Amino acid sequence: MASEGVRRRGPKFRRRSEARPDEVLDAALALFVEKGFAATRVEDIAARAGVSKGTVYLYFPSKDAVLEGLVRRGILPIAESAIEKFGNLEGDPRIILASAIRMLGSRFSDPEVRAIPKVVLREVVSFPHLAEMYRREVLDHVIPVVVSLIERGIAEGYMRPVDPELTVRSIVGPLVLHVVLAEVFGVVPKGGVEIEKLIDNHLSILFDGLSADAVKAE
Amino acid sequence: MASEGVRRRGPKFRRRSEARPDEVLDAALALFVEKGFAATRVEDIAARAGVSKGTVYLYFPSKDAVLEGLVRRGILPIAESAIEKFGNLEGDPRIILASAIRMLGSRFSDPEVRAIPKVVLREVVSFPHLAEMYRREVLDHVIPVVVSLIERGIAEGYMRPVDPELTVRSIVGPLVLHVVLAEVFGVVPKGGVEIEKLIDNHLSILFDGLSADAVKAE
Amino acid sequence: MASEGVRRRGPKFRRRSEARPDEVLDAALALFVEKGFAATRVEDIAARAGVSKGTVYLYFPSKDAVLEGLVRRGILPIAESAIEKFGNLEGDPRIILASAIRMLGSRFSDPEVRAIPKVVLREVVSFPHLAEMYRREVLDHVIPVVVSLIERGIAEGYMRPVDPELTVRSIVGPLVLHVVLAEVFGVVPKGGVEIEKLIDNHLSILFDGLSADAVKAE
Amino acid sequence: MASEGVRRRGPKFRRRSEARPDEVLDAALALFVEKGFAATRVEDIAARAGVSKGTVYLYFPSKDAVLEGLVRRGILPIAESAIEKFGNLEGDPRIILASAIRMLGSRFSDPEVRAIPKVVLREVVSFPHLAEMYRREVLDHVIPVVVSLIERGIAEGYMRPVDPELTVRSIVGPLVLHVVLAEVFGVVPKGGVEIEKLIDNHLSILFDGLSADAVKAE
DNA sequence: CATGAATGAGAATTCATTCAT
DNA sequence: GATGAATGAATTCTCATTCAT
Repeated sequence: MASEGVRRRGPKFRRRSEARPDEVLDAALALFVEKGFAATRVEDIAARAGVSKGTVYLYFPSKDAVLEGLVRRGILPIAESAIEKFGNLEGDPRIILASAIRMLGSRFSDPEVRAIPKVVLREVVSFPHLAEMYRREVLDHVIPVVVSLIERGIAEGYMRPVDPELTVRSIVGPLVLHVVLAEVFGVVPKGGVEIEKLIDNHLSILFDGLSADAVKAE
Repeated sequence: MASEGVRRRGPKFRRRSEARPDEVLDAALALFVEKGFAATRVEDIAARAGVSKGTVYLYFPSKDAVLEGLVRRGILPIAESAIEKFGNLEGDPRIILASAIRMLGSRFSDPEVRAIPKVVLREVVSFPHLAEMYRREVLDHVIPVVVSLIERGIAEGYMRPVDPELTVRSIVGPLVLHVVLAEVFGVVPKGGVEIEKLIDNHLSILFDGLSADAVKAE
Repeated sequence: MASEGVRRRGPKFRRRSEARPDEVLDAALALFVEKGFAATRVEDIAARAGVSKGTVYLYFPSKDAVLEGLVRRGILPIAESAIEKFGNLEGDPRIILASAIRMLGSRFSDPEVRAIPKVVLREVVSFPHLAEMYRREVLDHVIPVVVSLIERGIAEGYMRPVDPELTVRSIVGPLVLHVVLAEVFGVVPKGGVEIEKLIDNHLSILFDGLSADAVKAE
Repeated sequence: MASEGVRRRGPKFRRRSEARPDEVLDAALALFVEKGFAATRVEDIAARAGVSKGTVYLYFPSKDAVLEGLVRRGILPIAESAIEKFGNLEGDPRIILASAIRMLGSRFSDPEVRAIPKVVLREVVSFPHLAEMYRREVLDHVIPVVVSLIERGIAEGYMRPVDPELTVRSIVGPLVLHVVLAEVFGVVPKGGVEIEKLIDNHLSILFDGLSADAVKAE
């Protein structure tokens, strides 16, 4: 525009790739996160994806289907990646757990990653099967891995005999709340939102407890 | 138009008027929790409240205002109750904390109590001021109380020197996640959802840590 | 209000007179002129009249009836007053006409007097019988008086042989347009809206014509 | 809600799209004249234009905008046509004036032409900016032309020294009143509504006055 | 394949009118 | 007589979906 009349060589006429449906999903995700499903018009999605309304319907039979496709696409990589990574490691499970938590934290720092659970959380009332899908595809895979890690920790004497399933809540809950407080309510600690500090503090309490050693000795 | 046709409308039955707004809010809360704000029609609210559509508008200028009124009404009692109860107690802050957590747990067991935060959480994208209101009226009052309890715990040697603000997440997070998993995703531990077990497990870890004593001694 | 605590003696507790319906009509007229019939709510009328909505319906069976009553009330005095005044005078009819025009002008200066025709003009599409009523009760009485005045003027040699009925338009039209331009479109002559100047100019043209005498002699 | 029930809607028939807004405006104008703005439903407009409700909103953001578009469209051609035609002619301004009045009369005979000012006149209370627009675009262009014509007439000795601005009312007022009486109140002279007769009578009085020559000589 | 004009069910909101108190 | 809470028909406006081009 600025250099009118001058044409640079190169792939100037890159034809839109075959990634159309993905572009639609990207646009939809951004909008659903920003305004919610109900307040997002199909036309908005189309505009943001750079296509026409009709094109959205070319790839998705309905607006609902866009949401569903979105969640489906966002779910797949998860069950695969993290689980295999931490599922079969040997050694002190607390090290593994800490490492996993740190990874979870860093992934949660990416708004793109938070997007899907956020949308699911919001729209679950209107689309119960989304939650079910999310649970089936993500939670049902991830939680057992953590549970068995704890079980091994207890069995091998690294951990006290806690309830493994309930302990999962103690492990992940603080992270979730931290993000919710910051994102939804704007509650930010004096030190800032950087999740690393939270995780340090969390791990310290998680493993060693809040009580002072002196008191603990009592 | 005006001169043609005769309109014949009016009240069918009358009732007291004092509790009317509250009845509307009750109906709205139930429906917002059940179906979400967007999917709830004003007529639904009216029907559930046993009044007509027009009556809803007699007390609330818009559907949005119903939601706002709902949150406002649900928020008021909170800041008052819990805080005074635990804000000024003396003695081991861990005892107080444990007691407060148990109280919070029992209150969270009541779906009526969970209703407001649930709705706020869901509709916050469309109504950011609701979140701000909730933060201002609830969180900004409750969190400092917990923070200062922890500060005192540290100062008086009951607790290790943790970051008090971040520790709030470690204290409440597990409860929140427990409820979210159960309610939203239907993830229920083998032992059931009763929150008491969760709290026992949580408190044990919170105060004494996950690590086995033997390992801790290392 | 300013002299709180001090009560002046006198008819302090004047009970509302039996003029209720008139107060309602006054309120309605003011509002209909200001916002139009459709945009005026019965509640507005009631509020302005200092009564409740129900009371309006105590005196008028419907909102339409208020408008009708308004026009009816405003019409009655007209047919009586002006007509008898100018209908039977003797002498140069031009003097009488000029005098009548000046009176009409001064009456038109009063917004209260303009109010009824203004409302009728506006609402005539929705309430054709109002226009008919106005014509029957006002125009059909007033126009013939003017017509016969002109007829006498022609017969007695005061006026040229014009069409009396059409000439009524030439007599009153300029006044009407002057008011419409000023009120509706805000078109005001440099000299201001005072109707006296307009009437002077109008009468001069009406009786003596626009053409210069020299040209007329041609 | 969204996930339950299948909605199956869409176009039934297609037509060219260029003239669509004009068709809507035509329909709206007819209905606004016939029943008034308030009593005309958007659906009526759509039906009369042979399109669906939604199509009206495709071209106009609101019902108000239809009215505004209507007036805007109706106003444009006016300022152009008549003015250039009579603004620069030389010779006896009375001839020009008479010619202009006759043209105005013949245009006013067309109900289509009367339609816009009629609607503006009626709805001006609810939409003051319409009147302003009409004044700015029509009256502020037309009136000065007439005024300067009169000024020239006076300067060149064709007319008596009247107030040009006020005289505009004397020139146009009779026509306006004639139309209002006929259209609004059904007051029709014995000879019928044909405006030619009125104009003949009007011009005769306008230029030569109502007074008989004998009397004038006095 | 893409487009976007057209459709029309649906939902929020208004307000004239009624009638128990 | 007065009141004003309650009603619900009517209307504007939105937007998911279709389909001729």
